[in-house]
Amino acid sequence: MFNKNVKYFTTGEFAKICKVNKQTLIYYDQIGLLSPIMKDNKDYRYYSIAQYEFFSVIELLKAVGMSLKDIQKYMAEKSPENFLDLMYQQKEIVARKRRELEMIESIIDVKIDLTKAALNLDFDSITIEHLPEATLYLSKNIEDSTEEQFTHAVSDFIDELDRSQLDTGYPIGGMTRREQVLAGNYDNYSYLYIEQPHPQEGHPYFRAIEGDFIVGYHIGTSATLGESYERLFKVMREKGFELGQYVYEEYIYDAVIKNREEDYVTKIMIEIKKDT
Amino acid sequence: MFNKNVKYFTTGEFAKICKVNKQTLIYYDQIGLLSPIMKDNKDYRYYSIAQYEFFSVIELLKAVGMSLKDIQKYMAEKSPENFLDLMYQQKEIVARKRRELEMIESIIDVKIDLTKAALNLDFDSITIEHLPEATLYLSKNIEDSTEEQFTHAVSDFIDELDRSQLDTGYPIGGMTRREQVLAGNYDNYSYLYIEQPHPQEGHPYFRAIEGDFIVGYHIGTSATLGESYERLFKVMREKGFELGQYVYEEYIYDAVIKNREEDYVTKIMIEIKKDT
DNA sequence: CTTGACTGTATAGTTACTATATACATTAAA
DNA sequence: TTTAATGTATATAGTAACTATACAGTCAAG
Repeated sequence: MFNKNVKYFTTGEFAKICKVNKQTLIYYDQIGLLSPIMKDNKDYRYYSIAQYEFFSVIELLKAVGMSLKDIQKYMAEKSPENFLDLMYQQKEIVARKRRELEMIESIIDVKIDLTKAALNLDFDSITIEHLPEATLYLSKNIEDSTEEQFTHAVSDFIDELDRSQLDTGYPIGGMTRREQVLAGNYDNYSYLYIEQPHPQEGHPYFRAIEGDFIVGYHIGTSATLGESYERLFKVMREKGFELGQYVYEEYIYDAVIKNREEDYVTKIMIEIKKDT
Repeated sequence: MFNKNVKYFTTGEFAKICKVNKQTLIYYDQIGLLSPIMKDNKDYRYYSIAQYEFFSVIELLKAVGMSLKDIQKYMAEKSPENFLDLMYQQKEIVARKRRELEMIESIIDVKIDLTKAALNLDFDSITIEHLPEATLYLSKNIEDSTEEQFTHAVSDFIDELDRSQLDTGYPIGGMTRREQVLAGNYDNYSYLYIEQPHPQEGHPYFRAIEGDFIVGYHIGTSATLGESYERLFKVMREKGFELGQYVYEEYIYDAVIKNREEDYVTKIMIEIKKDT
């Protein structure tokens, strides 16, 4: 093949075939990665069509994230065996990247769903909803922790989400135990949690009970969170409901979507038992 | 959530949580992408845990290939609607990237198969093989073309492979018509071709006939290709075979795998009819 | 013989860090 | 209390892989 490669391409022509900037080819020549097959007495560069094959492998290796230096290193030690090794390595790397993109895709899907849902919410409403069972991944217990310990637990939790690919795109929430809520300690969370719509094997999960919840929203900083709880409790009392085991709290709008802290929206879900 | 964020992190601590270099956070502060919530009188930076949420969205957007400038632009115009738009855009971009990686994965698989097969070949052997039907994507006809036209056709063909995602990782080959071969014009190809193991809809394909082939290998530059053809023809005559419609020629080892042109290996497949 | 489109080199700019040098601050041990 | 280790800061330079710009030589068409 390509024994008819008598005609040479100038830098500009070859750049067009390769779909890159002319300067890029000059750069590749300078660093010795891909030099033209010929230079004339005026230092004009001439490439052969066979060099395209070479260029396209450079592109492939670049696409999988290899540096030009590493590509050059391989090119210096070409052999069928080395090529095979390289391909096996790259196969793994590409598969990992693909899986990472798949994760990002599903995170984006979750963000889209959550944001679309949020746009249709009336943040003044207080509703009673029946929520289905959900699988939550929990942090270690943080009840009565000091600020120091809380902070540490948060960073541990985030680390774990990263390491075990448990970041689903759902917001990180806080669960507060009934007794703490009754005592007015709304921010004395027992656990941090993140929803897992497709739980993986090999992790200890918490299964949030299905049941009835009073759902309301708090707009503004956490300083005034108590007021929102009071509004919710009032409805609870009116309807004759009793507080269930846990209260769940998570951001609907945070720094990612709103500029001013006063515009942040927190969703509050209070588990209820019907009074008998 | 995160109303307990009283404790602040120093730059080093926050960098550890975010798993980035401390200098990176200082850089983000300098360009105004992510500034600490507080600076003390000694200009020490203090970050709150809530800022991690912010950081992780930056990471997400970076991962899908957005520039820091574009991320900053979005952050300046935050709103649920803009966030939703952004997510829809990124969803497409990520899907495209994922599909690209999938293509690279299958190209790598092909390269692995081809190279493994090549390692077990005896390049001196001449064998008669029954080859199954294969689907080929062909260039336009290039028989009797000038070097100029040939070169143009090659670059057109490559363009088309790129545009229509027909690059399967198989080598580009050349098909030569029976009459040209008999006249000794081994390099007067009629078409360029590339094998398509999983043909797509909507493209005109050539279906190479299944049948018997004399398969041999040529080592060295194309200058001596004629000698290899002669060897093959000799076997053909001895066995009483007749030349079929096309001869196929493709690289087994080229510049990507071998340094010296004399080490290149070309596979020659001669379609045969049994003499009756 | 000029014009316009090409070629070349040399150099500076870009992005998103990363490393280094230097100075000041804090903490833990001697 | 001094000292050493570790932390913070700024300023500056270096990095990869281009990309753009300035300026000069070349070539083919009219």
